[in-house]
Amino acid sequence: MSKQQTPFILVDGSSYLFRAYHVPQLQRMTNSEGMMTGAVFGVINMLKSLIKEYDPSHMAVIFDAKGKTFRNDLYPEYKANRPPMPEDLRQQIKPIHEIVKAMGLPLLVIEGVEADDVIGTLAKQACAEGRETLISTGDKDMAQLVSQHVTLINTMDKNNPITDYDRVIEKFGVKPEQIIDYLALVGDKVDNIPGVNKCGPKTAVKWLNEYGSLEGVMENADKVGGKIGENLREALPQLPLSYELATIKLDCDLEYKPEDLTLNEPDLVELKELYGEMEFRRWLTEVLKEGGEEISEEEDQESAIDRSKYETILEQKDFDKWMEKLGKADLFAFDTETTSLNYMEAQLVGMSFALENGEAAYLPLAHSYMGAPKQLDRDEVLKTMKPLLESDEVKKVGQNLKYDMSVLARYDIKLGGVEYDTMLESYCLNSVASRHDMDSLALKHLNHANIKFEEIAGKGKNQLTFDQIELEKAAPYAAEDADITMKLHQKLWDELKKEEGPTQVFQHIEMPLVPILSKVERNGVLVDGKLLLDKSQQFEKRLKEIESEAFDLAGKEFNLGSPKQLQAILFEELELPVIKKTPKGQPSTAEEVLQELALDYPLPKMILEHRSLSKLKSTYTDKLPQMINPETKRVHTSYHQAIAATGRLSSTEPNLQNIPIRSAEGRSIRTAFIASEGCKIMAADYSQIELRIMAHLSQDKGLLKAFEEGLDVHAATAAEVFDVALEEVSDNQRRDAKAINFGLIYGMSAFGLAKQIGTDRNTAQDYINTYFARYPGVEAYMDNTREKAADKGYVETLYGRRLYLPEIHSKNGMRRKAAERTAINAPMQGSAADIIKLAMIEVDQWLQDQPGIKMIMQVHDELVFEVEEKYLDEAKEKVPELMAGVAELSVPLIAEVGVGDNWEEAH
DNA sequence: TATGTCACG
DNA sequence: GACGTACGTGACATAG
Repeated sequence: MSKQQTPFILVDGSSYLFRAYHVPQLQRMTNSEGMMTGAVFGVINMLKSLIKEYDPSHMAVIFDAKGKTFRNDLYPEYKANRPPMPEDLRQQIKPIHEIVKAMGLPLLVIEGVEADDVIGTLAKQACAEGRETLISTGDKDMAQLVSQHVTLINTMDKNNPITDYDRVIEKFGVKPEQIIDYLALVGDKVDNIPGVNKCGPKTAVKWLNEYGSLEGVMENADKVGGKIGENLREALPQLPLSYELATIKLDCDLEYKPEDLTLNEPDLVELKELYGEMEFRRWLTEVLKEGGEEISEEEDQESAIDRSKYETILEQKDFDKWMEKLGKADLFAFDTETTSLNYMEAQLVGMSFALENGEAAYLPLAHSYMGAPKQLDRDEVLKTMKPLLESDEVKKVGQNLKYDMSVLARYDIKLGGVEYDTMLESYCLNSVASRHDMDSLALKHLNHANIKFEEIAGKGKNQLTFDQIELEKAAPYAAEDADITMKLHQKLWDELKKEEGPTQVFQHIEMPLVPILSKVERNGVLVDGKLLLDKSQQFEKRLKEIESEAFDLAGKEFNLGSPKQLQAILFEELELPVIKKTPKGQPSTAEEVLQELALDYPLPKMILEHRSLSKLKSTYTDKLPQMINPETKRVHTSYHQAIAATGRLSSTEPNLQNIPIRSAEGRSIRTAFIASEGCKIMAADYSQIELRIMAHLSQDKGLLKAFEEGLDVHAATAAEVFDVALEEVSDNQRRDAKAINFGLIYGMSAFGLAKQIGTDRNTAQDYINTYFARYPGVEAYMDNTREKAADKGYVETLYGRRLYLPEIHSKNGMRRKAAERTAINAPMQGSAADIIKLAMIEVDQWLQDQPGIKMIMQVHDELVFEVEEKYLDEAKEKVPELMAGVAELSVPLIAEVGVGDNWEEAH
């Protein structure tokens, strides 16, 4: 007997297919082969949530079949206006069907009728058996099926998902029994069902309420006056056809009865395959977890991760054996386990190794939970391993080896032979793929869900540190990490070495940079915490003053830091004009808006000052002092090498790449970045590096000449665009020309330029036109770049770093335009990133013999050093020389250097 | 966790 | 004709 408490669910798959296809967020979903997967995701996601909510015993998922239906025989024009199904939607149908089947759900695709008819028939049968039926659909025509026992649910309608009998009346104004009459009168443009001309929902409801049914309306047609009455009378002959077309068939000849439509056990192996193809990572993980054993039996033996082979090294003889193996290996995978993700605090707990033949082992050194087995002595082990770990001959591969290098450095081991890093292999292959962490890579490339740290350590504030984790759990986790790293490397390197440019970038830029970044991070920056905290107090005082003034103006107290409350005050209470809206449609309170309002009203100006001060306080003067390492008294950032799509570094905890400089108040924060006793801060930055790269890439004669002659390039641009002599360029003209130059680097639009320089877009367009007329080489270069991007699907930097542009062929004009701007920007921003990375490598080489000079920061086009005073002269000469010498461009590459007691002075 | 805002190159 | 638009990041506060 069937369970009566759960409803019989009929899912209108075709309706969801189209709706999911048109959801903007799903439209950007593709797998790495470029196949669109958004509709698959949308439909399956809907099914999953439906099952989760109702836990049905009986259910079916129904799709339209290909080909004509009986309605086409009734009326050849039926659905004749429908454009053919887009190819990228058609492709997604088969995977959906397969996933539905693999999920164990009955799938019905019946030829000659539509999905609606199958649903109607099954609903009627179920009804007759007294079953509660739930039809999941986004199609309003289904309202005709609603009764006391049949309800509609539209999971994509967040506000009103359920349509029951009363809701039909509320929504349509007529009863479910009248829906067909209603549809016949209104007609349907999309399905090409004729109705009464000019009769919309309002009129149809009015007539049906007056005359009860279509029949009633037709009988009383001559009573309806006006043009609409004429239309009705004109439509009379065809209304019965419309009625028939709009009627969902309730007597299809089906093989199945409702009670046959039971759910089967999901086929996890099949689901794994399908989710893998679609690259639905979360669901793939779920499936792998659910069916671990079942699936691993099916796994291809070669690529399978076999945890049973892992060894745990507790005895000296095992250690000796592994030392021999590692010493003989050309390459081994290596990973450290520690007590913290923070490289300055981490204590070494163990190490794991893996060989190319698949052998892997965990060497625990400092597990200290109750009952932990005796482990080899950490110091002894490190002493023995030091030559091996430092050897350049024995190559290592790791995942984010910078971290392991930093940890080992604190045990006086300088990891050598750092040859491959899987994170960077993945990044060089495709920097656009959002994540390069091991979990994602293992899933993507090995189809393997590795043991997650949270699974063995727990999460939240009770999370264990690695030394507290039992060896039984820690060893497979750790050994697996090394094993996976090796297998990932084998796969990724195989792919990477096929591509010359990315391989060059990997070998000559990214890998050599790893030890340097580790060193720069560990060097750290000396920060005067007291100076910052004093500033915090000054800021606090001023903030209080501003607040009380603002409360007076607003007439009440409110939180100046809350955009939402501010919105209410400005645009509701004070009724200031709304200038711009946020993406969600709220009136924006962004800086540019307040700037404009500040011209006419006092409050916005105060808000602006408040915002900028509280930003400075919370982000910099309050937080930076807390980031000072108590041991070194310095701030140690983390540079991330595999985040920015263009090849730049990024910096976190704290971000040292966005320390204020543009405003005087903000800039003063840099005075807290100081040098230790007897040292100075030296900052060296590339002058106009991106514009110089543009000159080089475009080979534009005018631009090359301007740089060749050492002109002020913004002034030179102004002279050309505004047609004045170089000496006559005004400050304003130079400022606008500078905006134009930046705009070029960003893939400028007239709109963007106009906004930037505060003019209208026609004027901005004139400037752009003039610029391109004066610098035709630049325009040609921009066009070429766009073309090349469209042709190859990627753009590249001077050194062969690639940036893929999956949206360059997007049918959505805005996305495509955005991809084109990225295409313009990426070669310049990315080449500049390559150049400064090369410079770091050169400078570091020189610094090997210069213990008095330390590299302490990188800020995209600037390198910062802490230099003992006696080496200052040497550093001032050599560093800019090395920086300028890394690239041979068609224009001079220039690095400028400044020195001071703090970072502010050094500029 | 998402959103809005703002700090930098 | 309307739409919505400069490129790349990270951190913070607020609010759900």
